[in-house]
Amino acid sequence: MEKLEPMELVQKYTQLYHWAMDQFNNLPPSIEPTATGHIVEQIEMIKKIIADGYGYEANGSVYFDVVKYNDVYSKKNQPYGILSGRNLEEQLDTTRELENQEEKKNKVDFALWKKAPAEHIMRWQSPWGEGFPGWHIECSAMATKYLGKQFDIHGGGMDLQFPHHECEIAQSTVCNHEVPARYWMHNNMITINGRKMGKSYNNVIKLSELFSGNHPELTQAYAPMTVRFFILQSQYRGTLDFSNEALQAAEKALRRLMEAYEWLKAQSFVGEAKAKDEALDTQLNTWIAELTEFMDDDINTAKVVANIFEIIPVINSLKDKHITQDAVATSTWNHVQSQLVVFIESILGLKVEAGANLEQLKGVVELLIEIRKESKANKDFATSDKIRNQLMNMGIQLKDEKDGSMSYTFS
RNA sequence: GGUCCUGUGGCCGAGUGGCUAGGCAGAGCUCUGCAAAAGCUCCCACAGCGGUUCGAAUCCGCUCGGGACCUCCA
Repeated sequence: MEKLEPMELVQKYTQLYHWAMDQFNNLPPSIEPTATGHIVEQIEMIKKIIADGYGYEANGSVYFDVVKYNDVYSKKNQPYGILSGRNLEEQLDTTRELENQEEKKNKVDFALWKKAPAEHIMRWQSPWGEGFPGWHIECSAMATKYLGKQFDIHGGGMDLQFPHHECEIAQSTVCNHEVPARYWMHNNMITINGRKMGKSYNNVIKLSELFSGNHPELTQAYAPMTVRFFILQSQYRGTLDFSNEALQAAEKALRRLMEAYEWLKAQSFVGEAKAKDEALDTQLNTWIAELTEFMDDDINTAKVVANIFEIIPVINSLKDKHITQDAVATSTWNHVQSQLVVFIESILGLKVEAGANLEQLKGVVELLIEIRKESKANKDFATSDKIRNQLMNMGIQLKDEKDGSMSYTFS
């Protein structure tokens, strides 16, 4: 382990986490409470649980009486294990032997407060002596303080469903007399080439390695937005498999999406034109309306992305003049434009990746484009091809547009 | 060992009883000095074996893969 003070360690990984979230264009939360900052609230909660008869002290530690809770709350249709579909009778037989079990009334009971052994660094005073909180009570205490006795959505990884979230439900229900969360959103795990990420498989990839491409499993670097888009292409409750092939596919798809989107966003549609192609007009409105439906369907971002890809060929057809603007009503174009801004930027959280020294680089590319135009005008294709091919090798792709202009993309 | 989840075309990934998901790759065409990009078209899959049903990727059973969890990491 690293030789750092405990809170120094916390600081270090908190900063790393903030960096990663920022890379992914995640909005920062309005509050990020810490367990160590809420010892008092946790102790108060434990006191209430004891007072209500669901907690008991044993040798300086406090445990939650799961069997009693299950007996009482099963009658209210809220048995212990309701989230993960487990029943307590099976648990009682299969739980493996662990140390200090003899302090508990039942093996399934979990700790609310633990007596600190002499060597334990983190320790606080409590009515039960020096110790530290059990591992589930912090979430219940902080959620109650900042979100109230009952709140709408509780998130977390699938791996936390049992026992962590089950214990939270039990504690909070006893303490607050209300079920804490109305909805639970458990996101599933990510696998690498079909295998879970784990030290034993030697396939752990850090985000910094993913973004730099500096890892044996990776054939190239992947931009944060590529990874974000890749994740959005699946529904969050399913497992997601990382592979170079899959990430490269996502990278290309995202580029196509963002190019069409950026073009559309820059257009201004005016006039009172009625749709010449009513079928297309209706279809566009349907696709846009469905975006909201799909988000309402348990955040089905995969379907949202699929619908956006239905719209992209229409945008590109307008761009390349395969269709004319009056094929669709002006109001529809404006609706598509404004809704895509909302869904792509605000809801999916996608943004154009900005490179360093972009302005200078753009200037250079503009200059080369000018030279290339001149050489093309002189039928000097050797020079024009040289410019295009050399730029391509550097990852800058030139495209001849229909109207004679040239555009470019960085990859 | 137990509980739960899962197995979709070359790759990723939606979809829970009948209707084209979508992306990437691949093939053809259009456009184009060439190329790329873009547009159009094609590629009709649901682990295997039984069963239910007029009809199943979707429901049930079994088999074989993959995964998560099984109380003091949170």
